[in-house]
Amino acid sequence: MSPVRVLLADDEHLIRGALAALLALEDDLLVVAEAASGPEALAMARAHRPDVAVLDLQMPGADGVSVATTLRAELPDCKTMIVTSHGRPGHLKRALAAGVRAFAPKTVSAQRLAELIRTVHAGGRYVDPELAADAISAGDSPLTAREAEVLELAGDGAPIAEIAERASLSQGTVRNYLSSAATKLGAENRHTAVRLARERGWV
Amino acid sequence: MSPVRVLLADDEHLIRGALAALLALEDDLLVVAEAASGPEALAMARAHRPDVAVLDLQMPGADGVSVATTLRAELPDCKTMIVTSHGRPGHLKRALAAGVRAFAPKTVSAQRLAELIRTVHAGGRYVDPELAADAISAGDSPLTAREAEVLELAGDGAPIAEIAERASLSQGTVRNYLSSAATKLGAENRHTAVRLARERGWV
DNA sequence: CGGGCCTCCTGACAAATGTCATCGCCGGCC
DNA sequence: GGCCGGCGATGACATTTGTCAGGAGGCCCG
Repeated sequence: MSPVRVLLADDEHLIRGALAALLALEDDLLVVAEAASGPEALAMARAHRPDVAVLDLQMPGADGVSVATTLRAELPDCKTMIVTSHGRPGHLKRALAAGVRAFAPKTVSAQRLAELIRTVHAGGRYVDPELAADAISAGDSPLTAREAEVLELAGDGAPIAEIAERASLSQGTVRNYLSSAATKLGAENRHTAVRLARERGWV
Repeated sequence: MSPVRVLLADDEHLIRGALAALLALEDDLLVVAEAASGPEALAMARAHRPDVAVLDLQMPGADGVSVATTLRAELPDCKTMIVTSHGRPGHLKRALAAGVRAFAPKTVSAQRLAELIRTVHAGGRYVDPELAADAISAGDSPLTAREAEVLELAGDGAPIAEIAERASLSQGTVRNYLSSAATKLGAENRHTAVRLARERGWV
């Protein structure tokens, strides 16, 4: 039986290299390509057509989920899985919506990762139980589309005037949206609201 | 010649395990202990007295720099080095002040890391050139001690009243410090000031 | 068709925040 | 000693922000 062809994408060379070395010890897995950024991962995938793509969530250029989305469209036979250090509930949801087959934190062992690659290649799915529990307890975003949009623009601490301009909205409207968003999130001001929404992965 | 005894501290099991496996290939290096958190790293260091401690910057409990500080006091013979994913200029400065012998991003290869461990063990020092350049161009923090402290408390978007209480200061004083800090950083409000200070590693 | 929800807006008011001037106290430095 | 800078505070003021009420239009669904 031919080995599972794996693409490894992570911007941290140390991890990527170490991982490649460890996976090489498994004789049914073959790392055919490595990438250090989102665009590079896409290029590598197109060139090598791996069976499974292991993607880091945070990479320069394009994050793991958007890479997975593109991959799903271009190479439907290539299964994707996400490995991340900071697992936010909302990311998990986005990832699953993008057709990702597995979602695991970097706290898993290499042994476990190898098993996951096999599982995914065999058509299975996997979601870290703890992350799944978080996602369920966090529930769906209570924010409307505009609320989330405005909250995102408020992300870097910009004043209302700037947010209004960038969203092409009136300042009053922006304040209303921010206020209702903060109320829904139980925050006392928009800045903590942004933080909470980020933690839950809703922005 | 006896091998270099290494302590590995990183909260991501995947990386720690992979790293341990790779370093095990070097016959002059011996990983004698692993830790997944700051306190655990300290305990392991006390128990195993390694020659070199490789510390991740962000860990639960206590970050790499504070672990290094304690280690320097308790085990002066144990050389420390920091490996991190997000290298901020200020972190580098703090680390060097804490007696850290080497500071490298996780984008280095395992091979390079092994060399660094040897260098550090031999009494040498190393700082990633790019990080060093950033640190130099970022310059010193223009903030006074209190300004930095108050700015840090403002980090999670707390209202002035809460900051004042936690810093045991008057609300007016807090507002003055935040105002001057924001002015020095060229920010239009404290939230962007916090962001800027974080980017430069001044908080 | 009516009700409910989202999207925008306006206006008004209260609270939080940013800014400035000013003060006293202390410590270091020329 | 005089000067400067940091620390801590107060008070006053303008601005920004949060909150509330309400209105117009649109869309979907029973």
